Amino acid sequence: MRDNGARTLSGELLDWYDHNARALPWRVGPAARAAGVRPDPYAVWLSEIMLQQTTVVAVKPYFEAFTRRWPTVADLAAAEDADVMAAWAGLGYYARARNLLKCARVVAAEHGGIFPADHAELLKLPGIGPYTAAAIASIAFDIPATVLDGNVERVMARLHDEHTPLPAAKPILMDHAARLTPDERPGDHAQAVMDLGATICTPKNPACGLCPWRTACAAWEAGTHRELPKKTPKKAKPTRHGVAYLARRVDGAWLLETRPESGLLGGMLGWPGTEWVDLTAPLPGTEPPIRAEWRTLPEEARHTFTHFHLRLTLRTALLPMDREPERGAFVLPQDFSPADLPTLMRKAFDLARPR
DNA sequence: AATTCGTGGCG
DNA sequence: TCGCCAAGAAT
Repeated sequence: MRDNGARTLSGELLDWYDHNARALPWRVGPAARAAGVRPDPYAVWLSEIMLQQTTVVAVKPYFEAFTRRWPTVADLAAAEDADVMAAWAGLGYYARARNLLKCARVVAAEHGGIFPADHAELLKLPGIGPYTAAAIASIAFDIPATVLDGNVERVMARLHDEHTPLPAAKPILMDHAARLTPDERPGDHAQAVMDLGATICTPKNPACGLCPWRTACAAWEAGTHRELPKKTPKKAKPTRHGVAYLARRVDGAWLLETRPESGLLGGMLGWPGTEWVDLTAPLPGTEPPIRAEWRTLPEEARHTFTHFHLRLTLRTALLPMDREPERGAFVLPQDFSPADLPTLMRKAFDLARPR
């Protein structure tokens, strides 16, 4: 059970949130929520998926575009796969988009288009893990559930001066966070802890002077807040290389292919090319996707993914009309927007397109 | 349990 | 230039 100290802490945080909540497009602020306005579970779900490992600034335009184009989960469930992947292009972690569509179709087909107001049921849905299930349950339905994201981990590590490095510390931090979760206003509480982490208890230069939990903060007392949370060191990123083929037909059509559903950039549009292998290995010898006079660009496309750097050699060709590709398909100019490409492929396009 | 999955901004 | 970081999930 929760003790009086915990209730006081949550109460002080909610008081702070009432005056300092960030205004976000998907959020029902504390005043409106108190007046009885309920969040749209679809908006909460969509925003939470987009916000996974992604900044608020990056998400905003995508959230606006998705909700304008697909106002309800039923609309999204009825969308074409390629349209959703293209709309997600640039946001990264493309498995989220594939699972987003799967989830929308499960909700539409098996739940009557209504998100289940149940933590365990939410957890069964594609793309919804422990954090997102708790976030939807609390924020959309005011079910007491504990969110543990990067913000909450940092806040809890400092509040309790926890020096166990992440990710090993997660169960400990979850325990601390759960003890603070109130029965009243659990949705506002969840958003309040995350706002506190995002605006006050920041990774660098935390604004402790403005923190409603300063007097309770063990790391502040110990002077260790700047070095928390501890993290286990990460591995260095290796560099890989490969070749991509950018073919333009005389009518302006580009030769593109949809990448396999699984793996890096899965389900996204891209330029045909080789595998990407470690820089210490020779360039793989994949046949070009179509017979042509290929020339190699002087500049390679460089891009960094989560766990490796990539140097992509670009080869271009101009093709006549009557030649069939062995891989991919031609996309006519009126059907092609570089904004539909993941960032690496868009970089390659920017280097290879005619000037 | 450890890896695999993007991207852009910032110091 | 480079590592860190952002409302994690799936395998």
